[in-house]
This record gives sequence, structure tokens and C-alpha cells, in this order.
Amino acid sequence: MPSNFEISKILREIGEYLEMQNVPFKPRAYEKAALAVQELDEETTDLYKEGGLKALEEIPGVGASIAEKIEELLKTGRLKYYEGLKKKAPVDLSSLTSVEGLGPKSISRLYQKLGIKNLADLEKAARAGKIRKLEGFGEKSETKILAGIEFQKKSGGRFLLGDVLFLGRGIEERLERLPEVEKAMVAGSIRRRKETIGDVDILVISKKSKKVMDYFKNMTEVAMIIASGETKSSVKLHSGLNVDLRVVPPESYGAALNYFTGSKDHNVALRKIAIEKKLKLNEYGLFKVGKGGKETMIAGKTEEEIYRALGMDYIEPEMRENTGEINFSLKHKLPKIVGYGDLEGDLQTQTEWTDGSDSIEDMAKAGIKAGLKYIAITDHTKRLAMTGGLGEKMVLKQMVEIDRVNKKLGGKIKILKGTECDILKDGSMDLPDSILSKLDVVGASVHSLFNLSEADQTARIKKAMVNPNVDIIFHPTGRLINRREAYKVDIEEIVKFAKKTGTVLEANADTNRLDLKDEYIKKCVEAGVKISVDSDAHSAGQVGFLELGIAQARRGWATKHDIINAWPPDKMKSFLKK
DNA sequence: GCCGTTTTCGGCCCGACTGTTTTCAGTCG
Repeated sequence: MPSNFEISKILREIGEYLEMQNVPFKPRAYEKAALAVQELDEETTDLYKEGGLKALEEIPGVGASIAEKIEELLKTGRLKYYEGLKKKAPVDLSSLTSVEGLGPKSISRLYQKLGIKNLADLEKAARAGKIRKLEGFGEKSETKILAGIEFQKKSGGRFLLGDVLFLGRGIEERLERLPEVEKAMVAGSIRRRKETIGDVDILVISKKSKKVMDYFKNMTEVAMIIASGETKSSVKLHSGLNVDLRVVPPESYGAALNYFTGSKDHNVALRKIAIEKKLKLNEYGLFKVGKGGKETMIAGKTEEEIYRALGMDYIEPEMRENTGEINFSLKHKLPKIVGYGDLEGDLQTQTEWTDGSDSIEDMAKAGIKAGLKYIAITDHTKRLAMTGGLGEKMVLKQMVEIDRVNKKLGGKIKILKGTECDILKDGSMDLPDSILSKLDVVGASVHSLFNLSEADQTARIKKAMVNPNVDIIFHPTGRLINRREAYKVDIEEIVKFAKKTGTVLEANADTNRLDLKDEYIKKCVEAGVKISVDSDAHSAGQVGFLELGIAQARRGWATKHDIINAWPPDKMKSFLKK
């Protein structure tokens, strides 16, 4: 039974195939439907079981035609229409479109003229200088393609945390529901909330491992069984993600969890400390080695008791990268990093006024649901025309609407008036100061001219930071994980200048961005620069991105003190520029 | 192909930038 993830991927590819054939409007329709399916709270399978074709048609963006296609997928696991399109141009769309600058039209031409089907073909043709000879391509596009391929190789088939965190958690929950399972827990880089994930590690305590393994290997999303044994099984999912399951005895659970959570460097450092204390640490426990090599286990049931036995404080998984946490722990001086429930507000969200999909009221309600006390509406500005960016008149109009909704919601949450204002080429703002000064929160963003020199880009952003109305620099480096490198900018200088001007730097929580990244967050914390953890939600459901933002803040060792939207509304507002 | 009616067709966010051109197509988000 195909999952929402798989259905959405097929719909998206259909849109891209139609785009390749220059079909008007349909591509957008499929793209919209793909997004809607991806964002559903419920599995499409369940929707269909409960309400049939009708229920599918009620998904916004899905009409009669796409509903029937989804039905075919659910019933047969296949879709003839999709297979027909794929036959006409059997190219690996998902990898080719992920090369920066390559879209459906170019891919279509490359296939027709040079028979390019995948990244390997593309690289070969580019290296042989064949692409520059094609009409519409030139030397520069060939160089750009090669650079794009290099970047792809570097990111090496890793998955975004946001895509696999919930998947891992889903498997964890299903395993935990089995009567044979005492406890199930995702370990590995997911537990450390690393921004990209190679594969998923799950630990289970159970006395009947065979039953657990059988369930695991037969899950609907499994495409292939790689290895299958009593205590360890590995599978590959349809999405290409590998998942390992390990069954451990209860007395070793903590040691196994510690071992399989990593990071490798952190574990090596722990083992060294154990050796200094004449102890031995492995995935089964912490042991005292007596005369004649006799081992007695002194800890292993929980991670806490292992750290304690080593004379250390417990270290949060997000900090286990061997970047100083071991020493802080030994000296009992670890910072108390921000908790997952600590945010009081969200300072960047978009609505249907620009490129978001929900109303101001819907976003506010999502904020209430997430337990927030305030939420800023920060729609785009006019320079970003493709989003329908707001000009002065519309901003003023939106402020009136926000007043209305605030009144209607009766104080359950405070909606703040904000903007995500474009920073223009020379560092000036896309809205006049007379408007910016009326808003509660002004975020400033780079959305254009990503290829300025480092000096120019840095100067551009610094100029925005000098503006007395600019409170926050949104997604300060502009990167898209696995898709686009950050623009060139001197981050040390930006951090220094943020301190000087009292400007906040954002830790954007969008799954694709996570910008600032963890090590830059750490630089801010060390420099005393405040950050804001924002969802950048473009729909009510995306307010949930905040969790990923907090995860990165934790990886950057940020405490509540460092994050302005972990503060109560009044304190937060008094920190912003006047 | 979807949506929303001024209901059963006509519109569909629309501008900047890049690299290719010499007037524009493709990509970005």
C-alpha cells in the first residue's frame, strides 16, 4: 500500500513529465495535489478506506481525475498513466531535477538530444563537452551542471532530518505497540537530530525477537530485506532509506542506546575515559575488569548510570559530537540547553496573503495548538513578485485584518504584525521605513542575487542590519540542504555585527533550510548574539517545523536565554529594536 | 487538471535573473 510520501512523489513526477512536454497548467495542478497529499495528517489509504473516492476528492487540489489516479495506486500499487509517461522519457527525474539550475525543460532536451537518463550520463556528457554544443546551452551551463553534480555527490544520498524523523518515530510507535516489545527507540543520527540522515537505527527490548523481526520485515514500506537475523535485521524502504533494527537485552539497553546513538567520536572519547578508570565500555555495558580478566558489569541499563559511573553528567544526544561536551560534562559545567516545549512564540510565518496556503486566523490557531503565546505574520514584500509580495498599501490593510483576528480570538494568542522584507541589491529594504516602523517584527531576507562576491553580500546584509527597523535577519545564509549551497557570506563578520547592532539572527526551522546551521548557532551563543527559532511555516501544519528548529538550537548548545522567542512576549518585544 | 462561480467554462501569483541570445526561454520559489 503506497504511503502519502510515495503517492506525493508520483504526483510530483507526473507534473514534471507534463512540464517536459510543455503541457500548460496541468503541471501546476499535479504539483499542488502532490503537496496536499504530502501534508495530510492522515494516511491516504485510511481516508480511502473510510470514505472512498469521495474522500479523496475532498483533499484540496485533488479533483475527479487525480482522485481516480490515487485510487488506482491504492488498489493496484501501480498507475498506468504514470508508467506511460515514464516510458516516453525514462529519466531519473528526482536526481536530475536536484541538480541546481536543471528543470524539466532542460532535462527533456538533454534526453532527446543526448539520451541522458541519469546523473552518470549527465556527468559523462558534460565532461566530454557535449552539452555546450547543444542549442540553448553553453559553456557556462556545462560548468554549472558539473558543479551541481559535485555538490550532489558531497551530500551523498543522505535524507533530510525532517523527512525521516517522523518516519522513524512512526516505526518506533508501531513496534512499541507489539505485545512482544518492552521498549522501542530510534537511535543513531536521528536521535542526535543531525540535519541529514544516512540510515535509521532502531533499538528494541524484547524476549521474543523473532516475532519482532517478522513484523519489521513485513512492514508495508519495506522494499527489500538486506539482512535478517535473530538480533539484527536490515531493510531498504521504497524511498531508498535503509533501516536497521537491533534487539537488545534489558540490562544492556542503556549501553546499546549510547553505542548506537553515537556519534562515533563521542563514543571513542567515552571509551577512553573508561579505560583511564580501568573500566571497559561497549554496547553491552560498562565493566570492571578484575584479575584474570573477569568482567563485572557496573552499569548498562540506562545511559544516565553509565555517564554517572564515568564521573560525568548526562549529555543530551544532540550534543554528542565530541565538540567539547565531554570536558564540560566531566567538570559538571554543561549548559542547560533549550527544551522541546520551551518556545513561547514563532516569529516567522507566511499566509495566503502571499505564498502561504492558510489564512491569518488558521495560522494563529495552529500557534494556539502548538502551545504558543504569540505568532508573527511575516508575509513577503513586493520585490518577491512571484509570491505576490505585499506593497505598502497591502501591508497596511493586513495590519487592520490582524487587529480584527486578534479581537476575534480574544487573547488566546497574540498575533504580531510583521514582514519578511526583501533586502535589495544595495542593502536597502523593499519597504520604506515609514511602514517598517509601524510593525511589531521586521525580518529581513536575501532572496535574490545569490552569487554576489562574499564582500558584497556581507556588506549588503550588514547594511540591512544597520536599519533601525530591522529586528531579525531571516535564514541568514540562504542554503537549501542537499539542493543549494549557502551564498558566500562572512558569517563571523555577520555575527560580530549582529552583536554590535542588536540584531537577532534566525535559526530557521524549515526542513530544507535549518539556517543558521548548528555550528553557526554555537558561534552566536558564544558571541552573545540572540537567535530566534522560527518555523517559516507556509501552512498551518508547518508550524510543527519548530521542533526541528529547537533540535538545531540544541545542537548549537543554545539555552532559553539565547533564544528570544523562548521568552515571554513583553521581554521578547523589549529586546527588539524600537 | 482544479476551482469557483458572475456555476459547467475561463482563468490559473507574475517578475527578476541568467545564460543564452540579439529577443527570449528556463529556472527560481
